Amino acid sequence: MVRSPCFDSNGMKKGAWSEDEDNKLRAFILSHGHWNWRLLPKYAGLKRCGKSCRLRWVNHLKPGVKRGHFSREEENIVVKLHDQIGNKWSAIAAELPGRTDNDIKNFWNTRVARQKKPILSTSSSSSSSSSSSSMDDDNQLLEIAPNDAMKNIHESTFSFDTTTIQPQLDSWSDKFPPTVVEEEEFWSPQFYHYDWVADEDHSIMFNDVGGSIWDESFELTSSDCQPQSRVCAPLDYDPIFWLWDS
DNA sequence: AAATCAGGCAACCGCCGCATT
DNA sequence: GAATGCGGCGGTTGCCTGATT
Repeated sequence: MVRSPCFDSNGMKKGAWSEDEDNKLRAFILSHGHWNWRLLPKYAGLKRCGKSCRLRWVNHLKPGVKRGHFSREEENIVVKLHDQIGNKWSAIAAELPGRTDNDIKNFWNTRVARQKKPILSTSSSSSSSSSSSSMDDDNQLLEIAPNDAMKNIHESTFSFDTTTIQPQLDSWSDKFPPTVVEEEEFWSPQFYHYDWVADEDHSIMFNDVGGSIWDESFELTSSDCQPQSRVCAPLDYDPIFWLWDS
């Protein structure tokens, strides 16, 4: 999880911070503030460089720093702002009280950016329509209009693969038979898939920033919800949302 | 049970912009 | 205007841990 402690050529300690170091840094800053990061470690009795102290304070010790998983709301904000301003982690962090730029960067790199994978296959059938998709006759799909909650997502690049799609959990298979949708052409070298559920009033709620439609589709969080797949088109297309009609 | 793999994340590195001299 | 120092930022590394083989 953390680097092992070591010392650089100047005798400055590097790597993981000990509890004792944390206590020294916290106590010093709380009583004296941080007027000069370069000199601070000397006066605080720490064998660390100023940058290391600053990073430790900002990302871990500073009062109010949030730890743990991002809420759904926070995830949506990160996705939205990243679409707008790109890798401006500090600017994004400014909109999320308690979150640090490092935290957001890690979140994005490990749980969002990774989901953008290259397309694995394409079909010869061409389509320029956002609503072009064939459906299995036995499994009627309902198409619903996107709502405001989807606007942020729509600004990202999306595509999808509709090879064999089926619920992954046995408990769902009984209730919702596997459905096959014919493979569609892809519009984009990247795709993204969000699992979601709809409440009774058809409001949209995201479950997770899901993986590819091949390996993570149809994750549900509530037994009351229908298995659903949201399929998004790239920038030039309107998103389409499908509900399995059970 | 051991080895390997992959995900998560703390921490480091180098660069940049701004303020001061 | 140039040089210097500092803080801040984004990219990247590398260790730890849990999952998988």
